[in-house]
Amino acid sequence: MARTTGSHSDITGPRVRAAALRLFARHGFAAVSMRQIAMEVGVQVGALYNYTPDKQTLLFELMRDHMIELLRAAVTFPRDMPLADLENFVRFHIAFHHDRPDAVFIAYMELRNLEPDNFAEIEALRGQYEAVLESILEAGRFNVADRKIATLAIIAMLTGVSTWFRTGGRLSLGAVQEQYWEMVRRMVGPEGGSV
Amino acid sequence: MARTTGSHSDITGPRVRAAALRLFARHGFAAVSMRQIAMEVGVQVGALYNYTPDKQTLLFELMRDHMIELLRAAVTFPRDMPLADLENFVRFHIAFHHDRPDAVFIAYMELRNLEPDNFAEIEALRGQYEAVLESILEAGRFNVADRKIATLAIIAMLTGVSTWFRTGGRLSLGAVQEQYWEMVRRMVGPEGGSV
DNA sequence: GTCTATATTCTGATAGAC
DNA sequence: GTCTATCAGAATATAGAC
Repeated sequence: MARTTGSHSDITGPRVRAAALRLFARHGFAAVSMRQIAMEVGVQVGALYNYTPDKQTLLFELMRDHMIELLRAAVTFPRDMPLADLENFVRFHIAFHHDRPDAVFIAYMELRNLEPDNFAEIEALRGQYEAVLESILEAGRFNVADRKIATLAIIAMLTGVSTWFRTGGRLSLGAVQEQYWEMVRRMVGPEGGSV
Repeated sequence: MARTTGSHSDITGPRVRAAALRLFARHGFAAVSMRQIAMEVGVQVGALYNYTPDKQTLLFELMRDHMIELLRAAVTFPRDMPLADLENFVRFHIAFHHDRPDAVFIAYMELRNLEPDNFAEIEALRGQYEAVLESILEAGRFNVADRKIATLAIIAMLTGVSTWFRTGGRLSLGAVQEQYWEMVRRMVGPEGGSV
């Protein structure tokens, strides 16, 4: 979209972040140039540097904002009914990630492209998110041999939904949530037993 | 490592692939230059083109070879005892992926950077691998609401091991295999039941 | 705040000597 | 088969006009 010279700081900033999010998710951070982002926004490349000091910071802030939003949404569980909390966590994780496919993709794929300090900060936020699930597993009488492993296994399983789920496919998101909750429930449920 | 002029085709080819595998896994396909690969191998950049027509083909062949090797190793299960086959699959997937961390990383992260025809070929191979697990789930009397979803959930869960497992850590690989098998067994086991 | 123009470095790939 | 040299273009980031 062509643009004329003028003052648009109030809307250009969000548009830069949105364009970067979209392009980084599609093609990868390293494969996307500042020129491509500028073209998507409809400005010249120099204008981008009013909104980010450099490309690396742009990536980092997208990832950080996503992780903070995820974390803020995740810590609202009541923590008094572990089974209900676990179910809520499962449904929440699937829904939240479904609503933000680009941010999820970047948060999992572009860790390699973060400079060490930025990487450490994102990893710390990820650890906090894992701790939410871990504390739910700790609070309940779940049949879990190793809480840390169960945490990582469940999160990996749930996050995997975003690699194949498409709205309008064979299953609704609700049906997917239902089935994953059933699988998680059985995985950590008290019945265990022999086969 | 500096090299002198001469004929080394018998060893340079594998060294090019090994260097590309390593660098692509560390930094991402788009972030790695042919010059970096050449430096890692110890040749000048022009020499690389004796072994690949271009960078894209180098990536594609690494991914294709990995998927073919994975598939060949996976179809050896007997298919007559579903529960044993499922356990073997779980242990196999974890061990195989643990032995090839760079190839696994690339196979899951660099799909975006494949040209359409190459992407289709890799996706087909991935589908065949998923079909191996799906047929095991089909052969047994497993308590699975949707076989396709269970297949994808299990593979995502197992593949996630490679994001955190490190030899010499708190748990041995055997212990990890054991715990994942226990989780998968409960997830698809016949006991199901209420909570 | 955005533009145009530019500095500097790097990119994938090729040509031809040895 | 590897080297050196090179092409043509693209990369990030900056400077200064408006």
